[in-house]
Amino acid sequence: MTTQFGKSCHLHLIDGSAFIFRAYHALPPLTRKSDGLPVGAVSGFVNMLQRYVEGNTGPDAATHVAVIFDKGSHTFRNDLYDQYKANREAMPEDLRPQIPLTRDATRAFNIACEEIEGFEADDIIATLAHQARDAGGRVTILSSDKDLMQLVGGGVEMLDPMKNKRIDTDGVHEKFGVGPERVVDVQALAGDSVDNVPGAPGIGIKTAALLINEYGSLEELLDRAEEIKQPKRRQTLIDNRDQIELSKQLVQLDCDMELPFDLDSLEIKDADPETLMGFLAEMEFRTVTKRIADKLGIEAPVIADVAPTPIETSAAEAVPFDQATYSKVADAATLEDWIGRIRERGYVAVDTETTGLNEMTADLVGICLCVEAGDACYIPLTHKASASDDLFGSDELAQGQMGLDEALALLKPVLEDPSVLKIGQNMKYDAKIFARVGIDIAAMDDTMLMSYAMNAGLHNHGMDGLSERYLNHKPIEIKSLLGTGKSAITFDRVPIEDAVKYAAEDADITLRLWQLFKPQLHEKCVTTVYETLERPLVPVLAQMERTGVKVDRDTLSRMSNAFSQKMAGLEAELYELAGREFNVQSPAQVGTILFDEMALEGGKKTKTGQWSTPADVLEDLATEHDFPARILDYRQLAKLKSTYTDALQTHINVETGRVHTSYSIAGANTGRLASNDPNLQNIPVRTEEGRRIREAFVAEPGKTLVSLDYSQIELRILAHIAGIDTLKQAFKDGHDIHAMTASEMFDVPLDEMTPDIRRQAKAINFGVIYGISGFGLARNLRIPRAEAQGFIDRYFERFPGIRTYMDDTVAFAKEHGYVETLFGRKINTPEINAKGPHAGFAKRAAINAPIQGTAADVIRRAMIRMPAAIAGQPAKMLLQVHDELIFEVAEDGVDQLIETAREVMEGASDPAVRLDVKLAVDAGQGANWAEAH
DNA sequence: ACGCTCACG
DNA sequence: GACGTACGTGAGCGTA
Repeated sequence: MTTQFGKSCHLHLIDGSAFIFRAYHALPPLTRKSDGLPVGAVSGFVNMLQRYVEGNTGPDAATHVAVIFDKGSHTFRNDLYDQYKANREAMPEDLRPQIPLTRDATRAFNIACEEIEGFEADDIIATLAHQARDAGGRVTILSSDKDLMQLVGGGVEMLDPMKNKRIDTDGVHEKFGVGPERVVDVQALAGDSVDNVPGAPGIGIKTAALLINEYGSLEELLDRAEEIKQPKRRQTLIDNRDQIELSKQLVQLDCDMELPFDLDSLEIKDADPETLMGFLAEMEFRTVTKRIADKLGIEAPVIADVAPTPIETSAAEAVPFDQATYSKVADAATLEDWIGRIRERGYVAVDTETTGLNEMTADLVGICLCVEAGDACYIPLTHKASASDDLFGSDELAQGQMGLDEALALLKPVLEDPSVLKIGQNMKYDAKIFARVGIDIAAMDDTMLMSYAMNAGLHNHGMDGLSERYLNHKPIEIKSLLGTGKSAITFDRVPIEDAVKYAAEDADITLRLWQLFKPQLHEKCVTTVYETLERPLVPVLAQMERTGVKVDRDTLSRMSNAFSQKMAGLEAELYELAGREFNVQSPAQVGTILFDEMALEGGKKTKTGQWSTPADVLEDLATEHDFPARILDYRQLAKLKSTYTDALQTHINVETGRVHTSYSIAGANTGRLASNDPNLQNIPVRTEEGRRIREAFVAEPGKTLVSLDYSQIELRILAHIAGIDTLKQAFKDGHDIHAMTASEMFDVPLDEMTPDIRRQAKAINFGVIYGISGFGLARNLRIPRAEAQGFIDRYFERFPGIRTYMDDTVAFAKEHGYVETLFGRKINTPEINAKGPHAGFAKRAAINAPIQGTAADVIRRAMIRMPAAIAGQPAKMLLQVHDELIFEVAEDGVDQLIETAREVMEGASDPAVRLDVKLAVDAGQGANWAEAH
């Protein structure tokens, strides 16, 4: 039941951003006890809302209310003037994750919460104020922002909530020296250094008001500027007319927005106590929860009092490692006791022990838990009886273990409870193992990913290394339990007593690393990266990997046979050409034949003193001789057969009939994923023969493979970061970017472009991304080095922004020791100040990392959003190949999937980063990957 | 275990 | 002035 907004109604419009910043600065940096999430501003915000709700009584009480927020940083004003708000300082790192929580808080209070992409909160406020005023109602804007003063009058007032001071028409006069209707004129002249509105140089509010009052309006003033007596002031207004008019456009609020809601929907509603309490409890606000509960006359929910996360780095080291303190859990009562302690604490480090490294085939052997440094246990579950009296190993279970099902049934509720944080090292592995026994881990932190967010480029992020580096403790080596090579045993054959020490230690180390890393995330300003680009990817990848992709064994098998035959023929031919038999696959032997026996020119040796025979050298020789040409043919076939048609077959899972790769999240320093076991990111495509291997990657009957890939994403990002207008425009117009580059560089009109000139420009475009050098380009294009250098010089001349980008990036790296992506991912560059040949590598890597890394961030964001976006559609995301996502879709769902996935991918940078260049996504489909790509 | 070569973006 | 160079990966093979 809603009343029509009208005469007797009173609308309150709350400036949400102002509330947030006030709350942020007014409160100390509180963190949520259980996991260290910064919540100080949320707490202040909640208090302000509560005080507002409590105070909204009496004759001035609102009947309708909304909290209005800014959304995104790019608005129509940036399109008018790209420097608008350019001086704004970046949002503090610990405030960023709190922004969405303030929306949640508003909704929890059952107060309307509005934001619209591309507009500032002020525009929404302006539009609503006008609508309410026109409907005959009364409006109070709760804000002290002077930009909103233009709205005052005709029943619209402002209220500064801190000073509790009302601002009416007189108040505006006091501030601006003119009435509300002329405020924008004054602002247009005076400008605003905070928002970077230029205004007229040398004119402030006082002078502006004087002029406006004299001439009546800004337009009148500008038209009659010649009449101004003071010569300097006159000249300023004449010279800066455009800038002043632009300024007016910038400060003028949009009162005429199309809103997707109406005034009636803002009517005040009581909060739903359960929702509100739920939110407050989730935030772990004890005091305010109790206060509001008392007010509502209800019982306050119990908030588990978990121990605060130790902040002192010494805490992790204070307790010495002692394997004797680890205990074995072998009965339900003891396990229940542990679970009680976990619930009490609110977090637990978890590690699984299994029979292997492949999560799809390895079986769960035991689970370890740790709640406090030095306090860890191991729950053996499926250890086999001692192998010592049975040469082949017994299949009987060892004594002294509780039942697998019983243990899992007890653990499942706490592992799936989102209010209990599960801490792991490489949680994707454990999550997949648990998923296979029906447990869906909820709420987790990952020490490997924390290290990656902070230390990419400095070192690897494996547990043993992290332990030695940060805890000064060398863990028990798994080798000492399992042995190596052929005689290695699986973990289920390890005696339980030994397993307890090893396994519990892993959980202990993980917990201590977490205690150390958690507060460091904020100190190193990578909380947002960890929270938005690392952690949420874990469940997404786990699902993709478990789904796998169907690979047709017969297709591969047939190809293998065909390759074998061709190779046999080539082998005979090669023996003939060489005059003797030799190992065709040995570069050393091939080198001897080419450069010693055949005495060809151009051979180089590797650092180990062997002849070097890479493809490009052989290609040069192949123009004159058959032997190197046949070697190249042979090598291509051998590669395809051994790495692809043969090896892929061994990766087909017997249960699923599919291939399940595993993605390393923390492998590549730039933020890219890496695929392994098997690597599905390097399936051939560049040659026709290799491309056919993709025919073996198929959709299930009735389904279709769909591939969507970003078009030229790295060049688009380069154009944005380096601010290259010509490139930006070319992308906007949908031009062939390499042809355009060629045209610019070589002064060839586009309609006279030859493939060869375009090819050269393409090589230069890519070279730029890699940190171009004359040498590298010369080798790639096989042209003299001087000529290559000439191209590069020319390129920099035509696109000077790129030179600046490269120089600035290297300078930044030298100063800070890292470079950054647009999303704040930091890539450390410890070698950047090194002397000698290392320096060149480090420089080029530093130039490349922000570009490659930003592209990696973009597709990560798309992948993280994808499951929710395609929920309900008959589609599954299967693979990622750096700029490409592959889906398996029911045939009648293909069009919808493409539409949805494209939207997610093209909008992946929003709203965190507004790219000057739109992202474009190409789509393909087919029964197999060759057709879909 | 390491180097060489080559598959991908 | 010389030196050594495109960026980021993973895997299979030969050689030690």
